[in-house]
Amino acid sequence: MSETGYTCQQVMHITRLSQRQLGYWRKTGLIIPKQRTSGGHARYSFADLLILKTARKLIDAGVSVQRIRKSITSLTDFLPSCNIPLTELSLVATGDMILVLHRKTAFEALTGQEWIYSVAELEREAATSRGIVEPEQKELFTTSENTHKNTAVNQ
Amino acid sequence: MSETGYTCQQVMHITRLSQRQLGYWRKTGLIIPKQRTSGGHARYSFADLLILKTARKLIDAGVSVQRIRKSITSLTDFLPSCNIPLTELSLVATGDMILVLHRKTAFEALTGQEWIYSVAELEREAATSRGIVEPEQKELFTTSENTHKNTAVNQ
DNA sequence: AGCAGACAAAAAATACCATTTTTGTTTGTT
DNA sequence: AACAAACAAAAATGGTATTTTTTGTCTGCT
Repeated sequence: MSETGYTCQQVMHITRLSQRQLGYWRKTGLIIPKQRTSGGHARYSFADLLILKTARKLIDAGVSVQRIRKSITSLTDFLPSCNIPLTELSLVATGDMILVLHRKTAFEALTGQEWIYSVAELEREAATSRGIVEPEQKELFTTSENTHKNTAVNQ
Repeated sequence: MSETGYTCQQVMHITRLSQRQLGYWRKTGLIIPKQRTSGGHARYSFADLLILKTARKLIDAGVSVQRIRKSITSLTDFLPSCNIPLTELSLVATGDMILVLHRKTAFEALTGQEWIYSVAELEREAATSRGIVEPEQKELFTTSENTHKNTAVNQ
């Protein structure tokens, strides 16, 4: 015996996903455990469990299963050969989207569109684009008066 | 003379925004320069320039002006008294939303909804939820067979 | 226990239309 | 040069109806 892998019940308990969900996801190809018992019953690996727990978290954050689906397929395109350690990745999700943060960049899981914008960076950019520098405020969108002026304009 | 601030033309050149846009945004209250020449002409401050450059970047990322509007108003609500240094903030935007990253958290500029999820954290969590630990792969969503096994206990 | 099938309810995505917002262009004024 | 006003085109939004996806529940099978 000593079948490796998690049984359906265990996975259900750990992830709080229903049997129906696991079954449907298997059937529709979202997560298909590679291992099977001799009787043809599913055995989920630890990696599968990670995926399922991730999916659970995303669902809790309001992401629909369809979005998760699309994100999975496009992520496997963008990050094909695993040279990005899991520990360096962060997911940020709201109902509308899933972002993958890696070091100083971010890209949307679905489209792969990348867009990170550091305000500090902008500040330098704007300062250098003209000789004129007028270190006034450092607010984001407000132009009110509240000054904790930094000595220099940048860095 | 020595009027401080940027003229319309300068701003147009720096931000690649049209005169029509600047005018409309003034009229509708998106960005209203406080300074004026004696003739009543607008003079944009450096802070205004930062805002405009930010807006430009957001537009380039596919964010609509209406979203930018709403984000501005709600951000000034969430971050009222500037105790968050500008250099610690990052904006991440795609067409659908604007996220504000601050340290280890992220929240949507519009709703303020917060949601950050570190995959590394998940890994620990999943590992401890059962005694069984089976460090297999460190992929995100793939379960393919590839490489760099850690001190394996497995197969 | 684990699976599959069938039915219906709930949730999500899609398509379409009406309305509003934004922008370009032109004209004229200071 | 900067601005305002006016018209039209383009973009974005909101709302509703339609379709698809997902899930729960039930039944039966191994």
